Amino acid sequence: MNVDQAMNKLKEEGYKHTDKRLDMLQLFSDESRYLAAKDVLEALHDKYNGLSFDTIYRNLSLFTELGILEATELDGEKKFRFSCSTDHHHHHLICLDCGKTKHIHECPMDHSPIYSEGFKVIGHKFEVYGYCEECGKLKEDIEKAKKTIPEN
Amino acid sequence: MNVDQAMNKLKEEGYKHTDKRLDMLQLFSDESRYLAAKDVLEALHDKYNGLSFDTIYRNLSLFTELGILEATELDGEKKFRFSCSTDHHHHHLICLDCGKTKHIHECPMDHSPIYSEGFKVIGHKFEVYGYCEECGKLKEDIEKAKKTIPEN
DNA sequence: CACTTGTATAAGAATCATTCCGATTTACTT
DNA sequence: AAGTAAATCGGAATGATTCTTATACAAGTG
Repeated sequence: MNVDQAMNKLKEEGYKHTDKRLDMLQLFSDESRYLAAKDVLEALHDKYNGLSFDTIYRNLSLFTELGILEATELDGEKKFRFSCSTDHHHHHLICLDCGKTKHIHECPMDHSPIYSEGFKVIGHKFEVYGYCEECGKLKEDIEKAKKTIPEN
Repeated sequence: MNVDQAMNKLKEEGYKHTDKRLDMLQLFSDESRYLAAKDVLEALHDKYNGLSFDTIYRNLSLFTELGILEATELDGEKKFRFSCSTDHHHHHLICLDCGKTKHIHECPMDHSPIYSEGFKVIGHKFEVYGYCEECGKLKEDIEKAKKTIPEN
């Protein structure tokens, strides 16, 4: 799935083409990490001066309904990323600092089918949290700096 | 872990015994399912007329810090349940209606250790969602009723 | 190209969960 | 019983998200 395909999908489903939608999708395509509504606002703020949260939230949920974005909830915030590919189920390692992700191709539901008497399963969530290479290094540097200047 | 052990833990750590804390823990012990702050307020409202959300939230996070409760985030709400047992790592099937849970003894991190170059893993979440037997039946009944009276 | 119609957007109010704050009350120590 | 720090109350503040109403715009039609 790329930006053009996503815009086509919108058209197919009877939604209109707008520059804001295009730019939102372009942003998610470029970043390929989890972004919150406020990140989107920040990124598009310069180009669209009066861009409203309502527009962002409305489009984020529209894109998610259409399978263009995938959503998760992290730290009390809804976050979204470009859908990796519609054809294969997968999970993510997620960087808690920057939202960057890496694929996990295995799904826990595959090797040990979850079953419990009377319980009707309709979905699951498997996410691994941590820090990506860059953010991890940044953290180490901060620790070092703290040791050098322990007080204040 | 039971209510008495939890109250002892509080005392050990230098926190005071209060009736509200006791009753909150008793509630979680009785219910053994995920509850949100407002559920706690509702349950204790009759006994403590002016019970404030601040008290509930403060104690919920205290209990969670001490490992007495475990927390998750579902549908934009923080939810808490009595910690099943401190001695073995586990996951849950969670009923999306009533918050009731069942154990999953297997952990996806066990059979396929997640590793990705440069990514520092610090935690994970694996939850299976669905409907418990009671809530599932309730849903079916509602569906049946809708078919019987399709309009209105 | 101008017109029409319904969708998209802006701006700000409203809502919901959660946290903060100052004043008061309570549990525990001596 | 008095002193002290912790716990609670009540309400205000915050932050994310949704709703509402009026206006702007995209896209199909003549």
